[in-house]
Formats: sequence, structure tokens, C-alpha cells
Amino acid sequence: MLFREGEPVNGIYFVNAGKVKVHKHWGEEKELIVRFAKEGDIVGHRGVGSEMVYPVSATALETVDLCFIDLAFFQATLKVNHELLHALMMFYASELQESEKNMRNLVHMPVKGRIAHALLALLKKFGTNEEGYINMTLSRQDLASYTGTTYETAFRIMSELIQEDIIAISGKYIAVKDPARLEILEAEAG
Amino acid sequence: MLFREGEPVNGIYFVNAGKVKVHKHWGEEKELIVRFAKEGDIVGHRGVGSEMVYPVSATALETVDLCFIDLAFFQATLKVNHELLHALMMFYASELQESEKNMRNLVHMPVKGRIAHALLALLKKFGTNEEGYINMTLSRQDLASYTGTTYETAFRIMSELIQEDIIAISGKYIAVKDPARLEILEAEAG
DNA sequence: CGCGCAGTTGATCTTCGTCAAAATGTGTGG
DNA sequence: CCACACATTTTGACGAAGATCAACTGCGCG
Repeated sequence: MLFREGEPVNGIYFVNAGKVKVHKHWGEEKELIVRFAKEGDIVGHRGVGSEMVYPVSATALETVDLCFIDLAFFQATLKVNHELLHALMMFYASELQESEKNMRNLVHMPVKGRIAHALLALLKKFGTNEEGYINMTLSRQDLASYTGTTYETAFRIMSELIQEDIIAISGKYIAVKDPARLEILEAEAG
Repeated sequence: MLFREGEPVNGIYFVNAGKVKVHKHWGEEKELIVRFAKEGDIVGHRGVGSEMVYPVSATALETVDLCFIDLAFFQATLKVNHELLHALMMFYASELQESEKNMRNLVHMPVKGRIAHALLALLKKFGTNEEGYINMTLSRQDLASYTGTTYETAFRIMSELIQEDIIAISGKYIAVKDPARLEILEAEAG
């Protein structure tokens, strides 16, 4: 765990290698995964703001190689490097768009559509290995948290998708066999 | 309507007076209100990004007085005025935090809690007039869209809250009589 | 007086979350 | 190699929250 929701912010992280999940908690048990980060991504920038407290937690999903940047240094850099400042602003803007799209989906889409959307997003973000499996291992628990459902429901939907021959599973890896059908599920009633 | 989701971005708006809702659509009928803007707020900044297309719509809730800034000019200004760039970045950061908090609430909170949260947010944002009513008229339809529910459900919950003497309604205005009880509803199971 | 429309309420229906049991897997020590 | 404890996955049954549909109210207006 890189940092925990509620802790004071003292810097940001660059991910050199490995995968990280960024999540928000509700009560003891429940969580919502807000984003995944892979090599090249920033983590902890959500702490920047008036409240110097992390609004989310970040935990490594595998062994990661991180670069920690002290907050004071980072902010000083921003003051000087306007390219970076601009890039960071654009990054926030796109994350905001993404977040609000997910929000709408959460409200109006049935679980199956959300899972479809999530799988496509993961496929796009992490790509596939030679055999066509998504380059990431995701426990069903995490998939559930990412789509805002429970473990059992996520499980059932995945079973359905396998029955329908839209996806396939091998060990901890998932393959999307029929992206088009997922897109249909995603778009349904939209 | 200031602009519509999907249209190309050609500038941003400053609100001098009046209230605006920013919303995202799903299908023909359904929408989700993402944010309200009042005098002093920016609208249309969500269009900034790689895709030069508005990800949301904005419509005036009453007569508004706007200041339109051409996109090219705005971006040129950002290049020069680093204070502004920095402020805008911070603004995005806080909107992102807000958005993700709402996202979690949408998933884990029951409707009643979400309405409580929404009322408190509106109270905080718009304040009250002399008689204690929130300085904003909100149709139940909009309240429903804002909390991610249907008209009927929003209506029922409001009735409950009135029964419980937590809020009061006069014409189109809403008064929060017992903020503490709303906070309890908001925090429940969190 | 009748029509239309927003506000209101009631009745049902679906989806999904919850709980619990069954099946299956995994490790450990004898 | 087996027996046992324990964890994880899978399936089933049930219930609750809320969406949907439809009817009813009051009210303005032609």
C-alpha cells in the first residue's frame, strides 16, 4: 500500500513498473476502484488541492518500482516548468471527463454493461499478450469493486459472458474474444 | 442551453449572474446532472482536452449573464498567465475529487443518503435567504437527475424528509430545518 | 364544462445484494 | 499417499430497494 485515504499528502509517485489500484473506501468492507495505474502513470496527484489529505488509497497489485517525488519539490517544479504544469492540467481534465463518464454509467447502465465497459477499458489500457489475454491479472473481487458491484454478481456476469463465448478465461487472465459484442452491451440503451 | 454534449468546443463561459446546470445524457430521456454553476463559476472547461468536443451539456436554469471567452484566446492566456493556469489546475483537481466522491456515494449510498448529501451540498453552495430557504429553485426532476434517481423516488424521499420535519418546502424553495439529521443520513454506514 | 398537464400516490416487477450452503481447491502433518 | 482443516469458488434461494407503469388529484384555461 503506497498510501491510505485520509493520510496527509507528502508527495506524489511515478510508477516505473508494475500495476497499482487507486480506490476509495466506504465503511470497513466496501470499496470502489477509481482507476488503475501502470508503468508511466502518476499516482497520488489526487492529493493536490486545498485539503492536503489523500482522498483515495493506492495499493500495489504486484511488485512495483516507484519514484517518489517530495511534494514541496514537485510544487516548486510546477512553478518553474510551465510545460509540465500545462500537461498536468490536461491530465486532470481528461481524468475528470473519464470520471464523469463512469459516474453516468454507474447510474444508468446495468451491471452487465458496466462490466463490458470495464473489460474494454482494461483491454485498451493494458493491451494483450501474444495469446490475446489482457495483460493484467484482476481478481473478481477487484473487478467487482471496479464496476461497483458485489463479488457474486461480478462472478455471475462473467460466467454469462463466457457462456456467450464473448470472453475466455485462463488462470487469472481474461481474453476478450468478441469486442464487438461487448460494445453492443456497453451501448445498449445509450 | 449554452452548449450541447457532442458539439465542438469553441470557448468557455464565465457566469456573471444566474444559475446553470451541467449534465450528461444517456439515451433520449435520461440524464445525470454533474454540477451546478452560479455567478463566478466557469462552465465549459470540461471541453478542454484532447477531444475538442463537449463531454457534457450546459443549460441555464434561469436568466443568466455570461461572458464567453474564445478558446484560442483562452489558451493563449493560459500560456502567458501562469497564475491562472495554476488556479485552473487546482480547480480541476478539486472537481475531480468531488466527482469521485460522488461516484462512490452513487454506488454505496442508498437514495435517501444521496439526497441528504445533495441538499447539504446545495445549501453549502448557494446559501439561504432570510427565511432559511436555499437560494435556488430546483425542480424535482432536476433533483432526481442530480442524485441519480427517478422523479418518483426523489419525490417520495422528499415527502419522507418533510414528514420527519428535517426539511420544509415553500413554493419552489427548499429549507433545511435540521442539517444535523441530514448529516446522519449522509454518514450512515460510511 | 371538458381538456390537458404537473404533482402525487399506489401497485407491481426487476435487478441486484445478501446470506448460506455446496463444491472445489490447497496446504499440512502424519 | 491419505486425512483433515481451511480457504476460495460456485451455485441457489430469498428479500429489499428502487424503477416502471398506471391511475388519480387538483388546477388553470380555453
